[in-house]
Amino acid sequence: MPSARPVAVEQTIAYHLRLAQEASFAAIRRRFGDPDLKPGHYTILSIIARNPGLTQGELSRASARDTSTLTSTLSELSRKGYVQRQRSDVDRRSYRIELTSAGKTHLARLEDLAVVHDALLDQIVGPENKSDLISMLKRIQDALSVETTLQAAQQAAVETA
Amino acid sequence: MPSARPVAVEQTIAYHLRLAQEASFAAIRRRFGDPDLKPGHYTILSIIARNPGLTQGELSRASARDTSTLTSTLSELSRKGYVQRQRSDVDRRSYRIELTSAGKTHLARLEDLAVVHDALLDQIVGPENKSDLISMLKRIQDALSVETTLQAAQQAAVETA
DNA sequence: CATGATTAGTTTGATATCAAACTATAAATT
DNA sequence: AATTTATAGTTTGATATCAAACTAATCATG
Repeated sequence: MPSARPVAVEQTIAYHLRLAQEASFAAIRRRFGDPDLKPGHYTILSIIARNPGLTQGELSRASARDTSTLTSTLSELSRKGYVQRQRSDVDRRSYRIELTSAGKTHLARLEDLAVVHDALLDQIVGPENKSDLISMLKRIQDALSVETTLQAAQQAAVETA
Repeated sequence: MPSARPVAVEQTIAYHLRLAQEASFAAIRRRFGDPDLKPGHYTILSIIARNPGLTQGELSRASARDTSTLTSTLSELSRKGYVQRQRSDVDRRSYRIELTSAGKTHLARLEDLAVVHDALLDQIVGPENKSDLISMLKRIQDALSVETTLQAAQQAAVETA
């Protein structure tokens, strides 16, 4: 099998992806400062704002966060009065999630900070490179998620053999 | 202050950076499979292999992992016989860390798997794009770490005022 | 040399995350 | 209609990580 000589980790995409992401995340955490202003909440609140009434499963897929993570996060946001969850009439296992007006105000605060961070990243990378970068990052996501699907199918085939 | 209208999260570098990194990490975890084969150990063991006798502080900086994280990780690796730590003669607060021969064997197993993952990422991104991508990721790291340094300096200035 | 400041690594506590197992509900099958 | 299978969200437990506080050792200063 692969006896190719590994390149130094510093020459791999995986390593730099990790470091860049951690740097970005650390920077946004610093910028958000206040413990009530959580970066993780920004993505979630912003997705809810643009898709009022979505279910937790839909939110899970859109935010790439597991439903088990969202349970506690949404409980917290609900407790703080930023979101409300109502059982769906169509499917009594589901919630329909909406932002409250306090939630909209809170999101606006997060947005003010996120905009600065996003603009900084855009500037660092250069406007002429941004869409190339995003396109490569998307390719990584898409290809690795296809890989997941193929592996699951192979696993299922093995288990029925 | 910034009242610019925020773009959707799906159009930001930060979001895609997170998703791509999480996809890469999930893929490598799946590929490593065995609980003894931890992706995090690969980076650490590989840095030690190439820098025998380095200190934990040097390892912390090279791997971008906090020393508090390394304490438990190195204890585990030491318990398994993969590394050994010896107090430095030069500075009795420091360890000099080396791979054992069992550690080298273990690293070789990790390398076999990492090589496949790295090759897959290279292929997904395309050989013609790899160095551009790494260069952009490095730019993000460097710029955000300068930002940290500047913020710390400003904070120190504020505190002495 | 004594004292205060800094540093290497450790301990402790908090946080966010996911997988597995679970309960209630819905869909598919018999 | 009854039974089996699948699914939405929840609970539980494990994991990796960092920041703050800490101890012992080292460095800088007077």
